Amino acid sequence: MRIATWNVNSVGARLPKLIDWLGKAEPDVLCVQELKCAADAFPVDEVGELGYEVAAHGTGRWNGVAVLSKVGIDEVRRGLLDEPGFQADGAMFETQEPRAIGATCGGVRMWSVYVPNGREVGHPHYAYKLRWLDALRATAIEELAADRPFAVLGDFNIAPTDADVWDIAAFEGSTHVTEDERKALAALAETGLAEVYPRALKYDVPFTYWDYRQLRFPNNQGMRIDLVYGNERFTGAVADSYVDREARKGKGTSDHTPVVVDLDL
DNA sequence: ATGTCACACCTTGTGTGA
Repeated sequence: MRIATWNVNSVGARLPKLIDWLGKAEPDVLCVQELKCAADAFPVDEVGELGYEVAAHGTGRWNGVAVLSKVGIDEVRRGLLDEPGFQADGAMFETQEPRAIGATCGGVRMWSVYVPNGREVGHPHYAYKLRWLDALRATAIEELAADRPFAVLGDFNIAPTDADVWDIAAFEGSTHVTEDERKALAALAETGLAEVYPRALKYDVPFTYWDYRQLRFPNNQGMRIDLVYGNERFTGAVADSYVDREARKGKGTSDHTPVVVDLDL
């Protein structure tokens, strides 16, 4: 069974690339992030022609997550347990954002997640990021009560170690590399999850994201922020895992590239 | 060079977010 995760940065803009990649990589399940479309606007017919069913959680312009599966989609859950919302500048209330969807596909329980970016250390969005990760942890604890393969896959917007960014000096004072963010990742793992570390198809570090600007991809100045955490039933079944950097090449790509996990179940 | 994308709209530029 092949499972993958990919932040597509707009499913509308990325549809040709998405269809192309699904045809080439042939994952059984794809966890998608940054749909940037409403759930009912997801191109279900186009991916349906390739044999995929869709469970989507999206509201429009921002965020949005989905699970695409050729092996069934059951027990769909939209949103985390006690998920916090974000209170935008000038807004009276917090608004929940579509950043997490859970589903069971082919006997594997999984969540597709898009962790808040944080914007800047000290920004309200950064506090929101940490609170959101708490809710993810609580959801994982709940899910781990069932004895079955379980994984959280997605764009975590955190580099687990200094080696997971192209130049740690360039990230001084930035989000994605702070102790608090890494502690939140560690707390998630302590619930009973371990990271599946993918192979790089080129270079040393399997980066999953390269900024569109400043020739970051040609210079391989990337970050490893798209991660897979699984319980023992999941990680024990991993036969292979790699980052498909080919999908980042050329024009009209996402700034992220897919992470693929092959399981022997 | 805050150098690129993508989206929405009070839309053919501008603001917002990443």
